[in-house]
Amino acid sequence: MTMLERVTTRPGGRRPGATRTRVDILAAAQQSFAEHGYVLTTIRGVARAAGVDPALVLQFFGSKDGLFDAALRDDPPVRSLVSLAGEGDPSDLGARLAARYLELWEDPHTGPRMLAVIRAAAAAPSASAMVTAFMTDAVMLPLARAIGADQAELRATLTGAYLFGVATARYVLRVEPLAVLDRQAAVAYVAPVVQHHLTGDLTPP
Amino acid sequence: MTMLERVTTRPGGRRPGATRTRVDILAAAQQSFAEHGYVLTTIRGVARAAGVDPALVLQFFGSKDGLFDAALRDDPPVRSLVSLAGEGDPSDLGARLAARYLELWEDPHTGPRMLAVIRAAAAAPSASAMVTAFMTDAVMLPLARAIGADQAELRATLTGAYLFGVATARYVLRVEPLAVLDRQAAVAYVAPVVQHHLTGDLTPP
DNA sequence: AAGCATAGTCATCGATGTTGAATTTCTCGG
DNA sequence: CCGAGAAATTCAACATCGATGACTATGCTT
Repeated sequence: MTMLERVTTRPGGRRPGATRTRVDILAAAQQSFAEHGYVLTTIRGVARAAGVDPALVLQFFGSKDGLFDAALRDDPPVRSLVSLAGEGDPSDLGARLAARYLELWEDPHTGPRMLAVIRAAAAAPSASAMVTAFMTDAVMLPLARAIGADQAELRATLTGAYLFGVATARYVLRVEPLAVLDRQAAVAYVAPVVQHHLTGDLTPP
Repeated sequence: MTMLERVTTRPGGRRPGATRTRVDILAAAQQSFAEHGYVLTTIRGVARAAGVDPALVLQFFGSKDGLFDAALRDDPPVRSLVSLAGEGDPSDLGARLAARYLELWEDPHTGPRMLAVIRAAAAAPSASAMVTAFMTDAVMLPLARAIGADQAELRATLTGAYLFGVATARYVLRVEPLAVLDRQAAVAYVAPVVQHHLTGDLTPP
């Protein structure tokens, strides 16, 4: 009743060999957050998908919010937008930024991750921090600074707020007719407003 | 062990006299949703504040989402914006709409309720329906129709998306410097863009 | 007075995020 | 090479949550 049974039962303890569980957990979390959103994603479900005990997820990442942060923090897709500032004329940055931003939303790889962040913004502090970072330091502020705009901080937050609103209406709430426009048309409507926020006269007469 | 004890114990049953519990529950829910948001609001907490058993809340409203809907559905503050269309020249509707909208957000009575709706939009279906209704049938579409604009549906959703984005950045995420602007200045920045969406050329050369 | 709808409570269920103790394996200094 | 501490891993349990079903008491209608 002692020694022989020890071989079949596995009551805890470190697994032998190389350890890959942390990466597995992060991959499972990334997929679940993107597919089901923050609220419907459960730590137990992520643990099951990764073949691991739920407590291990929390030992690694501290909390559900910490797991979300670790899964979606590094390499956020929108950061690639920053390079747009140096690739063309500032006078049509609005069009290029709008086009590339909507492309990211419709890309099957990056879109779901951005959706996850916005849907989690109400419940997960780290998600709301990511949205804030998009409107300031991480994306919009570098962009506004790169084209040498005055009032760069204000222009950055206004542009970010506008893009955030459009994306929420079109991709999260799917409000018609904005949601059923093809992308070219949507870009045509959005681009002039982005351009105005970046380089236009913010308070015309 | 039977008849005399019946007097002291209260194992269920309708309360004698007039009934006010339904209103009490709604008031408690309204306050809790506005103060703590959707996720932190608990049915048990609302029941406790209303002096009632938690099961009664669900008997009345079916689910937590149903409770949210019943608490914030009727008389949404933003509906008062519709009347702005008939009160002045369409050429400065952007300024009047922007001013009144931000006023609603900063009003201590209506502001918290609007905050509750936006913060719940990710988790409560009825809340996301309210935001959608704001961008379409309930508010923005009647406004666009009242001034006889072409492409009223598209102008409505674009304007709604913009106002939603600005409000989220300024009042929910509190992104600086947009959040620390005084209201007059914020209106001055927002109004031209609202006007453009309502009456301007949507796709200039 | 009878009967049905309404108001109200209780006990309970399954699921969730989180914690603490216990067990096994790895790593590294002597 | 070995012994100790660090890291990985599991289990059991807790408190809380939304939700359900059975049960009881009051009001309303006829």
